[in-house]
Amino acid sequence: MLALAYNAGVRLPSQMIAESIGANPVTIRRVVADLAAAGLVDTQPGPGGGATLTRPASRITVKDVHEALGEPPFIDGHRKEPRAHCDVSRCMPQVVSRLNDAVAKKAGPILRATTLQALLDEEVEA
Amino acid sequence: MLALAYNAGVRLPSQMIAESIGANPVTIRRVVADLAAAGLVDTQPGPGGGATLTRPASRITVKDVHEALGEPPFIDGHRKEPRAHCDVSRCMPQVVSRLNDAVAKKAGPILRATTLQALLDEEVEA
DNA sequence: AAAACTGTAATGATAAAAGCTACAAATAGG
DNA sequence: CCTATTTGTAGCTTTTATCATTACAGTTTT
Repeated sequence: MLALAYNAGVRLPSQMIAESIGANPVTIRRVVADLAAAGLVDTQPGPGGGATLTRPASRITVKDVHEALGEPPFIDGHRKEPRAHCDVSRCMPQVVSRLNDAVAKKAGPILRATTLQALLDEEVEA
Repeated sequence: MLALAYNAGVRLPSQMIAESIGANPVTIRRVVADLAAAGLVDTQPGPGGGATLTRPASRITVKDVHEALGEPPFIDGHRKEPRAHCDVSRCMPQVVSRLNDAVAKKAGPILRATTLQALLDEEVEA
């Protein structure tokens, strides 16, 4: 997203993004597809095609991106199934979930207040 | 830690913790060793040995545990080395680090206000 | 002295993430 | 209309991180 913000107005093909960040074009397309489904980017096939932001970087927040990617947790436990016979183990998913919700609630305003443009201005080129 | 809090006053061997949560005793010992190094638990070898909290669960916070485990990040980027020739890619570690710091700053008070005892009371047995 | 622990190292297994190959569908431009 | 470019997606392989396993020296209790 910062790459797209940096190159506002230009359609970037997955190939170009992939090269500049050292990833695979398919991986890029997979992520971009999620972002497009959330309405943050617009993609177009064919020559001169690629991805571009649907609105200015000053009106896209990190929260928008976080949501578009399915809100991955800030805190997570181990993946194993809890053991039903253990009172503590059995409740761990709820404990972790509650903690994550609490953190997410506090993090939300920060992520919502941070725009891609702000990140570009503060961190890139500076 | 919740298992130890639940069994306050009793020394739990790694074998017992491992069985009840479906993990390996060695994995438990590794984590417990970190917690012991941070002064949160006390371990003892030999028969009747094991781990126990060094102070009441009401005076151990989730923040204590988070710190003991090396403050794993709330937000992290991909592991690849940034590409030096790309302005955006090059700055990604800083961008991610800043975001994480901001979230950590807001999450800190919550984690500090949440004691193991509170988690036991609210989530376990309820 | 024997048994029950911890701590830690070395190695093996497993699962999640990312990469790779391939191809149908869309689009632009000659 | 034909070719080249690009997305979207499926299927498979490779890589990487995590956890499990085995092994053993050191400590403590009985």
